Amino acid sequence: MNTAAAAAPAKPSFKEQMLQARKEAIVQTANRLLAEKGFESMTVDEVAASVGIAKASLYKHFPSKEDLAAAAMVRLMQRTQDFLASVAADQKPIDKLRAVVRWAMEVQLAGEMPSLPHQNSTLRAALMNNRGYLDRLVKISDVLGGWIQAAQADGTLNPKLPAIAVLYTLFARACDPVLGFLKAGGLQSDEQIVELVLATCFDGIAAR
Amino acid sequence: MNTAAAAAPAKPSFKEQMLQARKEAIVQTANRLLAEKGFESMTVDEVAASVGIAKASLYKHFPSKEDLAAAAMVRLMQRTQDFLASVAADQKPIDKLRAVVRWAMEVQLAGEMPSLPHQNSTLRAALMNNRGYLDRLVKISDVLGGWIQAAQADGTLNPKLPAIAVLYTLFARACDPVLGFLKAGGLQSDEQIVELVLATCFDGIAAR
DNA sequence: GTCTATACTAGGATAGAC
DNA sequence: GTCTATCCTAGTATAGAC
Repeated sequence: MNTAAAAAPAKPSFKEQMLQARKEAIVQTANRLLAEKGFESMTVDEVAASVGIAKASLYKHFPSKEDLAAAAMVRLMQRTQDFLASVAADQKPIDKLRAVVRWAMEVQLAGEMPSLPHQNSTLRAALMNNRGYLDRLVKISDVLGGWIQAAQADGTLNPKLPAIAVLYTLFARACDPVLGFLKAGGLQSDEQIVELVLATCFDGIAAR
Repeated sequence: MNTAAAAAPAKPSFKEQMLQARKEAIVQTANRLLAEKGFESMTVDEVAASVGIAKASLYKHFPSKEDLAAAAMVRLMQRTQDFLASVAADQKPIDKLRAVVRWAMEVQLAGEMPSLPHQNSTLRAALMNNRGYLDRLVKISDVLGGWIQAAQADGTLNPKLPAIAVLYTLFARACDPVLGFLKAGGLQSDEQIVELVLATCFDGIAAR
């Protein structure tokens, strides 16, 4: 039989905490650079320099550039799950969906939303083999799918649309280039941009 | 005074026609690969091989990879202008807008829509210095802007939305990842996908 | 203007000392 | 686990013959 120490998660030593903190700093930096320039244009040198460590040190934490980027994507999925869990349960389903989309757009405007890997990217292959990523993505989709169906059932969301199409449409707001275009225009505040795109997403651009 | 031959566009010789045809084939191939994998992942070797010429020959036509990609983007702008000119003038403004978005999505589903260059991409810098690209982009924006204002004036398009936001929203449909997601799902035909996304764009996902 | 062959460099990854 | 120094492939671009 195992000892209690083996069964319970061991209290992380100071050294281990430092290690984890560094790792988190690396992933966070990679995440920012992924958002800024995409996977192909981001260089490992750049990530290492931005964190303030040598490239070889970074490779002690992550075996490849793909793994590093995948870790950033997993972190994003985790943040998303955390946000989903924090959404007030007493809201109408459609308002939960609005809250999620609003949050995702805020993340993008903050420069923390990695753009989707291209179809052919080596990153996509890595992600499709990453259990931690896929599991989280499925769970997120399940939660959102439930809200979508509930919103269609209560008549606030168009019931004629396939739920999967709605799900993809919501996901797509996270990397909507319109946000960046409007921000570059400089005519609206970040908050106004978010509300504008949120409105076009849910209500469309045609008059009501 | 100039001779008539100098003033009028010279009749292209057979050789020149062949040259232009080859150049067009190169640009077309580049366009397809840009759509498929993006600027960074596309290699000049690949373009040359796909056209069936040596890389050095390609560099006789285009001084750099950026110039090649820019030529593909100019070609896309030209195709867009040609389509705009072909839109029936007797339609309601909002239907003209629908027609353009529908066309752009069809181009994307056909694998002929290059994805937007990333903020930091060397391609973006090249495009911002490319008069042929910028001029066409401005003219396209002017035409669409006119239709948008007309549609807002006749009450079919939401007049509360800034015209520029509507313009960007329409542009964004050309590279909407939802099309690819739905196509990968395989549940709808290309035509159904187009009509679905078109509906969510104009009417939103909320019930009406 | 097309080819073959090659120069040059950026960038991913590793060796080996501490 | 961190560093410096290095390897090595991939990929842009060019030289030079025809």
